[in-house]
Amino acid sequence: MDRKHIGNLIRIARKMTGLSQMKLAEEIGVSYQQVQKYETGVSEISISRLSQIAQALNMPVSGFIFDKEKTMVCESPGFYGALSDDEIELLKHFRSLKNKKVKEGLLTAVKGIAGLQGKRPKKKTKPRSIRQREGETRVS
Amino acid sequence: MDRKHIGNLIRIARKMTGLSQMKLAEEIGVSYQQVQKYETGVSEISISRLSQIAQALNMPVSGFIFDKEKTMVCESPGFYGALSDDEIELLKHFRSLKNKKVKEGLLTAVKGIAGLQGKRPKKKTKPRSIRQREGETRVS
DNA sequence: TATTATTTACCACTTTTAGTTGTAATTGTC
DNA sequence: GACAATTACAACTAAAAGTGGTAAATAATA
Repeated sequence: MDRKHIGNLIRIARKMTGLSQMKLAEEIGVSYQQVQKYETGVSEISISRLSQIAQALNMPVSGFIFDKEKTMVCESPGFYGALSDDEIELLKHFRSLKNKKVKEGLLTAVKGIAGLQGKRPKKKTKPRSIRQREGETRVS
Repeated sequence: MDRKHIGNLIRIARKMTGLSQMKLAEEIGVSYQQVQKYETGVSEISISRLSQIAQALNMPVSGFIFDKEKTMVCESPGFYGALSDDEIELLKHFRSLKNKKVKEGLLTAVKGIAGLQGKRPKKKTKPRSIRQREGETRVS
């Protein structure tokens, strides 16, 4: 994810909409020379700036972002950005609990249940601290 | 698209994966104080940095980006922004559950517990399906 | 409970870089 | 050719990234 590439995308998008560096610049509130640096990859672009640019060019921010192997954007259970319905429900009801002790207890209960899996019932193993989630689509 | 919000997302994601500020910091090659600034919204985060962070946390970059009003999946804006440590923990362990049936059962259990409160123990009432929570900030 | 170690928060300071201005080179159009 | 845009690339300034030190919480252990 390098600056040069993003800069290129910006430049292309800008030309597509028929804006000059100058026009875009004053829309996002910087000098046009600065826009130049964005496009050529000299300056690093912050998220908020990119957001402004995307808005000025009528494009989604995600249009400039690319995860490696962009296939997993929709799936990804191991990513909180998209909470599943189950998880939302869980959270919702957990939140409704007014008694702090109950919440606390419930949490440890869930922890306990979660800690159960992967443990072989036969052999007595040392408690594994935190398990790495397995069977998950790795992002990197 | 403000820094504070993105910072929150990062913090939550970090805790979900069980990393300390320090660990994350050395993974992306900055001081942990700097990570702090990212999370609290003091420092602006560049795209490349966000990319590094996302990678370190095994998440797609797009998980931290949100186009306006297209606030991914979950309806309520600022939903994750306000996840407490407890809730993060809860979610984390709930996610670790591989068995679908178990998750399902656990969810109904939590629902049941949540449904308990507000019920008068004295009178034997007909099972009220789902109770409406009172005086609570609605989630959905 | 006291104690120690870990994690996190806040402080003043340094260094990097975003962002500016100025000027020159390009690319039109008349 | 001249004139007006758009773009490029310098040198400089202002601002924010990034660092280190220290204190305050927050586990973890005896």
